[in-house]
Amino acid sequence: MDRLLDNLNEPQRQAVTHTDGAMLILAGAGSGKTRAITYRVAHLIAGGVAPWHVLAITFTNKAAREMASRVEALNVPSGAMLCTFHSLCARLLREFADRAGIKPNYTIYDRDDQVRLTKEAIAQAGVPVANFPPAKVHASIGRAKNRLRTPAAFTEQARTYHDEQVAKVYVEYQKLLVANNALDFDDLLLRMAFMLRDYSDIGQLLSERYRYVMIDEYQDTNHAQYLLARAIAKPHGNLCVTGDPDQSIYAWRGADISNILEFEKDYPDAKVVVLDENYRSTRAILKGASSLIAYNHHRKEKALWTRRTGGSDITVVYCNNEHAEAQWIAQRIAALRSEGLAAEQMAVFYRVNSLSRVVENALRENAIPYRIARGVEFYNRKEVKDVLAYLKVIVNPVDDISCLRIINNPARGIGATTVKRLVEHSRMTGMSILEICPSALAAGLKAPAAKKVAAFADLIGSLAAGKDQPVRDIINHAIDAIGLKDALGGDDAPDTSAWRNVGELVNNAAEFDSRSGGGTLEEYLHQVALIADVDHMEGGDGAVTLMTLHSAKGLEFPAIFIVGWEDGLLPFHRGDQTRVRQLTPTPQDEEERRLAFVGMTRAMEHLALTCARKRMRRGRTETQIASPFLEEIGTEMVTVEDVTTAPEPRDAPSASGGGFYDDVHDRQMIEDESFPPEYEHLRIGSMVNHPTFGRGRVVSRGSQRWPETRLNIHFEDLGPKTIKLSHARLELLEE
DNA sequence: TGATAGGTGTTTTTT
DNA sequence: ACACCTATCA
Repeated sequence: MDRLLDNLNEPQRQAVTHTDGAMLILAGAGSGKTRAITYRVAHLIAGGVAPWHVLAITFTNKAAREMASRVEALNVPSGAMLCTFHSLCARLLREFADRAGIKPNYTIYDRDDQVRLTKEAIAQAGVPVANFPPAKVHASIGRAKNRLRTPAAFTEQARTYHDEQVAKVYVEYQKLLVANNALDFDDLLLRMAFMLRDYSDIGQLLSERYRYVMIDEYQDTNHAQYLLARAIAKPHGNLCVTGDPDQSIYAWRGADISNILEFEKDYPDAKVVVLDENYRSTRAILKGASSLIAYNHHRKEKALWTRRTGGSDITVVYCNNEHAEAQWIAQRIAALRSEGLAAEQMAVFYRVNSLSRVVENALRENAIPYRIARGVEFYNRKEVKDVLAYLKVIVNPVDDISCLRIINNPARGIGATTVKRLVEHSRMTGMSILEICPSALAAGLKAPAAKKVAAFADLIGSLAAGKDQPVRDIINHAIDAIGLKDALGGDDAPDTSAWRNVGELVNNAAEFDSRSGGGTLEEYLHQVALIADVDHMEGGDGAVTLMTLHSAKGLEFPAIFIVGWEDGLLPFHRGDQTRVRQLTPTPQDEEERRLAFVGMTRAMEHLALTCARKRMRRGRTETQIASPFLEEIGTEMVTVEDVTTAPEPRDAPSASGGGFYDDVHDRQMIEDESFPPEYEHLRIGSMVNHPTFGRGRVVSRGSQRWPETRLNIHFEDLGPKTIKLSHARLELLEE
């Protein structure tokens, strides 16, 4: 064990050896955080703590698995509880189901089902669906749940029309969940938090069970998770959290960055360890990223450093349009490959998924293999979800969402009208769909329909009879009984990807059976429901990875390209309303900067940031303003590569400096007569005074003609802002 | 039951 | 530009 400590630097060693009491590990990007926390788990166990007294919570199953395998490699007894917040809650809610006021065989609805249920709730609440898209409403409900607002509390606090409508939906949505004996992701946290609030003995019990609590990515915890951690760790106070406020990029989903920023207030005796030596990136990459993130005001000062020397500059590339941008990247990737870098060592990041298409095309044209890290893959496949729906209904017969999914799937002649009758009857009587099925005649169905419906109920009943068998057997039995093979193409089925996916699901279940040593079907379903598809993402398949900046968190690549460094894309904003609001600094601005920071710090050796002057967005070609972030990266160890072809010059460039397109951009502002005369002398590079924001320098402008003209101005006090020229009363200053 | 035309809304998505 | 939903018809 002592030899283990030799592999750590001084702050890492402190993080590992300080075992009792509260501790905050501020772990910068690439600072060996995972190493520190896995060693810490191993150190605790090697020091005599029973493994089952150690609880380490991560945000993804992948991270939990990785931690497990790295702890295992350190040769200490296994058995530590390494899991996600959600899987911990799912497990505890099964264990303490009666105290939580639920049944242990509850179904966990995935995102799809949650949105579908929201849609249903919108209908039942009589809210105009046209103005309240289910996904959006669901997000609002989710945020409320993260802050532990019950439907009643939310209703009471609703002030605006929008909130009132959402409140109505929330009430119905929650009723539907209860009726279906189902929980959504947020419920897992919320119910657990409520249970701990209401029953102090459970907190006590858990605290005795989990004597050392560790939480990774603490900057991304929401309020419910914060309370959970607090409740479990309260009696003994052994709470070790790790994270990096500079990498908090999920505030929009309810993550509360103040959890980590104010940890020391919550736990005044906390030891704070800062890991700021970076082992990942070259000096140039660190320098640029650090320079950028320093523009954030709400942060803990922390300067990454490295012992490394050498390496190439960050490359900033200006292109004419997105096609040129993609082409440049493809060629650069080809060049790096010929220098010996493998495709899987490279990645392209973008702010929004829509930017991937052009890059894909360019890669394909250049015969460069790539893969896209999609959000959804295996468990979202229709055929997989269908089979799982059968299992869900077997376990939880009142799960109408799943029941309706499969009642005529594979087709068994139960038409839309029949289903509609069943649903109506269910609503009237409060019975579940499956409950109605055996006596459907009484529900007003015609004899032929009633017969088919009853046969469906029989089918489910016969499957349910075997639900204590190994999961693999249950699934195989179900596949046979429902005739899935025929439905997927009969003898041709083995050639279809659908049938192969089903086969994969069976393998998967078999693996669960052996790994869990006789785990129940409901355990299996809960586990499957909490698997996200990033968990499946594996590298090393000889392809360049394409993904959003968000999904890049936690990864690293020797060479990285980040596209779309343009105002409006990175930082992202949409619509004119947000632009107006942008005039005051918002927390979102800082989050966008963190997102750019996260992307940059994924790079080990090569980093290129690209910017297009024109880009097609939503079917329109728009002239783009360079991202203000590009300036914030600084100029040291940055090489600018301008591959734009100069447009025909309109006027002689002015002498003042500071623009992005120094060589190619026409700095003249006036391009038509309607432009107001007071701005006649305004140029890129001009110093101006803004009545609210003070002095600043014009950095770039958008293409739109007056009065839509927008300027990007770097204010001396407030940093970069985009303002609408016709709205601002700018005063032109002499230099 | 399926196919298709029109209307709409377009960030990110660890679970 | 494009995907996705809904309504409508064969």
